[in-house]
Amino acid sequence: MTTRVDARRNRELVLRAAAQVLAEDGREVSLSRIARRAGVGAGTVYRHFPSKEFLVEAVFAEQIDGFVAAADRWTARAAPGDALFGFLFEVIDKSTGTKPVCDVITADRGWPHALLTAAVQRFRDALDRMLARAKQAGAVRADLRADDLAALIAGGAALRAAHRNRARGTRMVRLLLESLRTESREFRDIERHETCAECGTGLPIRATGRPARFCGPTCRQRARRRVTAR
Amino acid sequence: MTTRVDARRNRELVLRAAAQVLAEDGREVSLSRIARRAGVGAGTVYRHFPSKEFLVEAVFAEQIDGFVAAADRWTARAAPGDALFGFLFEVIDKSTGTKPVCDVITADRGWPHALLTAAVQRFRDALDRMLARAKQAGAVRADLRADDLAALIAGGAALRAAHRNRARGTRMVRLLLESLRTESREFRDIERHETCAECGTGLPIRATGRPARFCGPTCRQRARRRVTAR
Amino acid sequence: MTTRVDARRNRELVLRAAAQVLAEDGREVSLSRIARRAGVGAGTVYRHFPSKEFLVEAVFAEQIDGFVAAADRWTARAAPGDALFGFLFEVIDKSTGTKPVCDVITADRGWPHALLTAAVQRFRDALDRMLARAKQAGAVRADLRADDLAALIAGGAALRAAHRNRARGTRMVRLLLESLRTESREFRDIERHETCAECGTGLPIRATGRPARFCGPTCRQRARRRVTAR
Amino acid sequence: MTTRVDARRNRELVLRAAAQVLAEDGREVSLSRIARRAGVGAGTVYRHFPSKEFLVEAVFAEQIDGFVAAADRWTARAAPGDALFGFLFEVIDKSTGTKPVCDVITADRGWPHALLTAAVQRFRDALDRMLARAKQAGAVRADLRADDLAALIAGGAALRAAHRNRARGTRMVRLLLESLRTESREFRDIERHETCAECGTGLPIRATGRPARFCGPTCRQRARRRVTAR
DNA sequence: GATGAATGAGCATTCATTCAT
DNA sequence: AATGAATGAATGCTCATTCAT
Repeated sequence: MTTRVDARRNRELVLRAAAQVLAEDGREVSLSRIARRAGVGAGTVYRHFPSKEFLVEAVFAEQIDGFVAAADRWTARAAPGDALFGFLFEVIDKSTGTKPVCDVITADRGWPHALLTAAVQRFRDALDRMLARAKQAGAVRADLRADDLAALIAGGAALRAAHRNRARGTRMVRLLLESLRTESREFRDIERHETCAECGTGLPIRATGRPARFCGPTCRQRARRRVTAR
Repeated sequence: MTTRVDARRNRELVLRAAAQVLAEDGREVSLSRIARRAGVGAGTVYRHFPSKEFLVEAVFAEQIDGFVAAADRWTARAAPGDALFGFLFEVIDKSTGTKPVCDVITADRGWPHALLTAAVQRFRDALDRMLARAKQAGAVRADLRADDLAALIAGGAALRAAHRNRARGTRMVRLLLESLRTESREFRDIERHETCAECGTGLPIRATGRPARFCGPTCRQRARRRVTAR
Repeated sequence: MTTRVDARRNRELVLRAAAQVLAEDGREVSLSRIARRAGVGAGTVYRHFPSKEFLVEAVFAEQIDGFVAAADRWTARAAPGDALFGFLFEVIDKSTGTKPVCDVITADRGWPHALLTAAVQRFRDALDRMLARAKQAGAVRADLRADDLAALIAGGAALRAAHRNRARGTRMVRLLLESLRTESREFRDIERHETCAECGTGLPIRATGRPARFCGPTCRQRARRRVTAR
Repeated sequence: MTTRVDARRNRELVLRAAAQVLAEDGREVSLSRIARRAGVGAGTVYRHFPSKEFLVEAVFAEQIDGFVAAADRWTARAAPGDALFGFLFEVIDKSTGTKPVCDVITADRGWPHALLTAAVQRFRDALDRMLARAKQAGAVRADLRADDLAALIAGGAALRAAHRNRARGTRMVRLLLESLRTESREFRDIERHETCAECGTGLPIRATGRPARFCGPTCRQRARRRVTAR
């Protein structure tokens, strides 16, 4: 757009600084913090981005386009299954510093400026393509959908960010990804403990039979009385 | 502490309202919104909680204690493995509305007020106990640690919150939990695609042998020259 | 609305201060100047008025309602013609300190908040009634309309504000008002001086005949040539 | 001053643009809007005018000199009375787009830069000369002064700007000018309505006698008592 | 003890002015 | 000489906290 070198450089500086500060402090950062970090005045930020919203969207859009590029790279150079797993692992494992954007890619809500909405769409498309190929190759469970994966990325990034020990965080992510494979096991449902609907005491769990609703005849009777009284 | 009934009741009202509003709008809510929701004046909030920070910590501490109670309930009434899985699933699946606290339980950082730090410690202890019993019973992988689980809760809650489709979100959570089981499979590592360290072109991937670092002798030589030049 | 005395008093203080400052410095005053003048904090202003716009409209609306009250007072106690003239003179002559509002009553543009629009309408209605009565009594020119009078007020206020000598300003206003009377004389039109349409030199003015368009045959010919050349 | 043609041309461009934008949006326009309208950079504006104030003054000074030129033109070509009336009408009626300057010519306050003060002085002198000649010819009231006329111009311009209907605005201006003529009638003063100085009720108006200050003996007595009590 | 009004520091944004290109 | 990018003070507005009622 502009030929002036210092202007282009400043734009980059601001984008970098915003990305850093967003990663560190979340989306509620003050613009002046970004400006200070970038080493420029507040006005300069506004010369390059019409509002804080635009800046944030620009940062996110750039990061998302980075994801899309990674997806294409993996697709180009690995077998369908490996590509999908490799991509997911890369995005999640590198997500320190990009956690906010991992929430963005799953959000329903329309963004005020077209910039980000378009980028999110590009990302979803890339994910769709990778997933379709991986399914066709039989590398992942057939019941997965693109939005499962998007949510998985958000969840994985949160896990990664939450784990006190970085290395073990990575390990957990690996474990989770494994559950997407074709052979992965379905969750064996746990019997839910209900409490007595009348007095609240916990109910013993039995493997068979209809689950009890009351802890005994007394409570059952009492509940019944209340119903018929109406 | 106080004998006046209305005072105690107001304290409860404020806590309830704060929990609701925090769940709805995240941690950046204004205090007056909380006060309005509770149906009291701003001053009343300050009578019961010395600052907004204290209030937020009180809300979180109460929710964490709710988790601890759930852990004890499961421990009391189910087999070690079922108890752990049941508990994790319950916490994560019900986490809509408690997502912020799921991040709290993993955070390293000391909280300004002892209140929350203590609650987090109680939670970690409960988790430790459940995990130890489950391991002894052979129900979960032996290499898991309590902070893996804490991180998993945070990640699971994020996934749950991120999934556009609530029911499928639950399904994903189930799938993930399964990967904690003893028989769960180790992640088959994906060969990372590196690009030529000198010129950046993508490198072909081979199943065997040491992964190449350069795309050919030319680049290897050039890189070497730069090193020796120093 | 509120029972607290200090709150009501502060609201009044802010309104007074805003009116003063608006009168002194026009509509571009900063809100903090108003707050300082009122002796309150900026936040207090915002407690009473949701935005600067609302405050400004409230000030104007109050002043306009003062005008309406004056109109009613005059109508109640004087003959139709006297009422109209007395009212106009009072509004214009007292307009030092209310000049901005005199522009408001003539503005077409809708105000963002209903408050002011409604007040302006009330004022126009009052003006309509007075004018109708005065016309019926034969006290003013029959060709006057309410918006002539509104504009006259704005103009009169400007004159009043512009005159270096206050007393003589009043005198001018009196003179102007006189021109609204039934017997007032129509303006004898002044022949407009045109300049030569070709070379721009001034043209002599003659009482009779068609006004000349060119200063002489040379210019007329030159202009003609340009037309036919096309 | 400078020999470069483009520099002179730019100066003109800026002046034109500033005049336009000032007319459209009033004196609070941003300098960058002026620069954009002129098709030059902000720096260029500052090359030609040391500050925004200087630019604004230059615009006004130029417009005022335009008025002076018009005055001279009328003086040269019309009878004294016609010249004055024609001039006033021309200035006021064309004032759409020069309203701000009409306020300038009446302002007492010294301008920061000599430029404008001098132009205003030239204008006042021209006005003085026209008025003297018109008085001598018996065409206008003898009690008029130059600053009456200056204020009249400001007021007329405001009226012109305020009237919703342009054509009728012009009509009103004509009517007003008529009141300057020798034969124009003095304003018949309207008895001012006072309210009872004690209780505030309105007082009946009588054509003769000293205006009453109280509504009756009761109030008069009460007021008197308060005075003597001190 | 409860209320909600007052406070003022902090934030996003604009704009006159300067200065590197 | 022209450009337009950078600056930072100022503005409208919000909100955690205090305090008079």
